[in-house]
Amino acid sequence: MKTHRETRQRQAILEILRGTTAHPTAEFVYEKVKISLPSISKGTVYRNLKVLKEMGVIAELKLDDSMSHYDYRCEPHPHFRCEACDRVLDIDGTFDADLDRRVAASTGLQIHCHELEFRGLCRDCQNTSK
Amino acid sequence: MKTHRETRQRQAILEILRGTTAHPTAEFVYEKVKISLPSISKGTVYRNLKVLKEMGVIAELKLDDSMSHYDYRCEPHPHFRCEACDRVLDIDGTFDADLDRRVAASTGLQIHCHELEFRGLCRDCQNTSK
DNA sequence: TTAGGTGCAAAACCTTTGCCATCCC
DNA sequence: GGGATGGCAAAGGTTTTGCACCTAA
Repeated sequence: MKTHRETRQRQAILEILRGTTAHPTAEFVYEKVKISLPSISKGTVYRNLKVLKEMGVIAELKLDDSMSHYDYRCEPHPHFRCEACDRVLDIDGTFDADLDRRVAASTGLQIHCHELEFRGLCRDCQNTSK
Repeated sequence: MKTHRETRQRQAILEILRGTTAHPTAEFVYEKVKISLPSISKGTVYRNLKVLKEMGVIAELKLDDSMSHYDYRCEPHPHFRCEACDRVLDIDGTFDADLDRRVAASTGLQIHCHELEFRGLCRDCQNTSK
């Protein structure tokens, strides 16, 4: 099995993800990391996001736009995406931990996890558009 | 408002989607449509998928792979993606129509819809891997 | 020492778009 | 006729990759 090293780049990327609940894209992470490591490349950001995801430290979210979003939190939880401003928020308190088991039982599928995404308008955009 | 025409191309694309539950990608639709309309172009497929989606006739699914999948069914319903063979299946009978309203009430967000995706191993792949 | 990581740039990949001819209403 | 659509190919945006050089362990 492959070992993993703690490089400055990897630490900085993880630090960004730890420090925000904004579910940033790779581009956003790249821009932020460049502040402390100006010579970092986009390829390194993508490679590290992939490694961290395989390590289970972060999650990759394929939401309803063209880019992947990344999330430090490991516990599965639903997300909300604003259709006006594209912000991604966490939804707490509605995660149904038993759902996978119930659906597996009724379908015969072997279910590992699930992803739940809500779409609509966040509070700011509700106010702006009216 | 823009009107929509019934071209052979659009009809053929819709026919493919109507005739499968496989949640095909644009590439798959293109290959299938080429059988009856050999000169159709990929751009036309993408443009029509977009129009049909805006008309509400089909749905676009952003699942956990790199391509969009398209689905004829209009009623929202959960999906299952096999992590081994990438097949996408419909999950029936577990759609919670009231969920959007409940989450909206507790968060103050204006919620339009939600998407629920399960991941795991389908029956075929459970057998293959054991 | 050495396998894993980095930077750079090119490539790959999926999707969109500009242009002009064509077709539907 | 005239706006919507099609075909083609080029462009666009995101992500991956090849390669030569580093660096953590």
